[in-house]
Amino acid sequence: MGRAPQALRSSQSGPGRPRERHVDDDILTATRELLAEVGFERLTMTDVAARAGVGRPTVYRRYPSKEALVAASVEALRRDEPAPDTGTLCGDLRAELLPRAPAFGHPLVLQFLAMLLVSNAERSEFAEVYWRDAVAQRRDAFGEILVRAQARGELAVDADVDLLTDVVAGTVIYQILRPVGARTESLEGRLERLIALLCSMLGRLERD
Amino acid sequence: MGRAPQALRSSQSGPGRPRERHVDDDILTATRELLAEVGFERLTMTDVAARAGVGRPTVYRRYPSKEALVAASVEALRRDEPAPDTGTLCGDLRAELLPRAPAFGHPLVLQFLAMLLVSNAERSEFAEVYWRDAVAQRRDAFGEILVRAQARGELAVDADVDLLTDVVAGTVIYQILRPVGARTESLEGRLERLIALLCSMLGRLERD
DNA sequence: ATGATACGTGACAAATCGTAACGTATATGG
DNA sequence: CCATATACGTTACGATTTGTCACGTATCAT
Repeated sequence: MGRAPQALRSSQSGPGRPRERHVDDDILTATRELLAEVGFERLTMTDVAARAGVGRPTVYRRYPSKEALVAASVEALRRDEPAPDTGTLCGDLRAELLPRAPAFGHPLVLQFLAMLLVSNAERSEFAEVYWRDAVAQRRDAFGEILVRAQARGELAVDADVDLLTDVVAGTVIYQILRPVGARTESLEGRLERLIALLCSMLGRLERD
Repeated sequence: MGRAPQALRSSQSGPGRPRERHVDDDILTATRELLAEVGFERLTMTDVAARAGVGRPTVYRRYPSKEALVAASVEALRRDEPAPDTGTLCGDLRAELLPRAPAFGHPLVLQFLAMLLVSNAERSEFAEVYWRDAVAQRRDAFGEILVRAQARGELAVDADVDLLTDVVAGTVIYQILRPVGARTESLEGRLERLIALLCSMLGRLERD
């Protein structure tokens, strides 16, 4: 019986030489940079190691595969601060979306969504996890905004919040997926106009 | 100066042995089958050639790369019949979407969208072409439905059809992208409920 | 000091892509 | 019929990348 392979032991302090602390961040940063530059396909472990200034086996000691490395590099920068309650549906949507608009346009986001879609199409075990941790979480943020609006009376009490959430989430993600060359205006500008439209549409649902 | 490389000459009849006619379809069919089964990553030219019953160079004589082969295999099955004018916005949306719902759930559609997203993220030259030929065309179908509805008076004359089209297209594509395991109901059923919701929301816009 | 582990270097097998060299088969044109 | 040109299959090849391994050295706990 060999020893446990590829154990992640960054934080435990057993016997032996401890891992260089800066190396973990160097590897993840190099991965993110290269991912944004050349994409998942053309990202090679050799390049990651070279840019991080480490040897290739050092990368493999931390992550068993290229997929795991990239997944970890993307997950490490995901932070989800809950959107503030601005008091109105329209304000909540704007507060949720507009500050994130620049991030939505970042190459890394597109790369992540592409990986997610590939995993999804391949029915990989990662697909649902990625979806739940990234996309579904944002979708639920919209859902909470709609529930608050419903509690305020901005939305009809019999409105189907689940379906409406799909409308909002779908509209937003569609803007992110759209190729840059196929956009007629800036992502921020279009998102702002779409928010206004959605507010208007959602508000009208209460007149029943 | 060598001869022109990789010329596609399926239909021209020059001197020399003509290409086996069945081979073209065999290769594209094998590609589609394998693409749906294992995805783009794990699809290999060797497997394609084996399943098509031809040698590997025969595949390369027709398509210069794996990407070109897969692109051709997917493009070959795209046909866009215009949706009929049913006389109502809701009917048009149903007629446009429900017959295609089973196709939307097919693995090949997911694979194609995943490839499109990867190309997009890598800023590949194919991204905009794929988007225009596949996604944008469907989006425009929604746009035409909305324009017809506007002409009928079902939609406010000052409604922003371009933005509304994004709402409809985004809502639909979001359902397609959602992982199977993250779905709470069948794709057809949810699409049907979303269509009803969208009809209701869009119709209310005229009360201005 | 000893043992365990991390690190870098270098080498390695396996898979895959795309190309090339052959021999054979099948068309056109004389 | 014969020459030419091309398609096809088989086999082999180089290049790239992935992931592993062996080795020597460095660094920690005990």
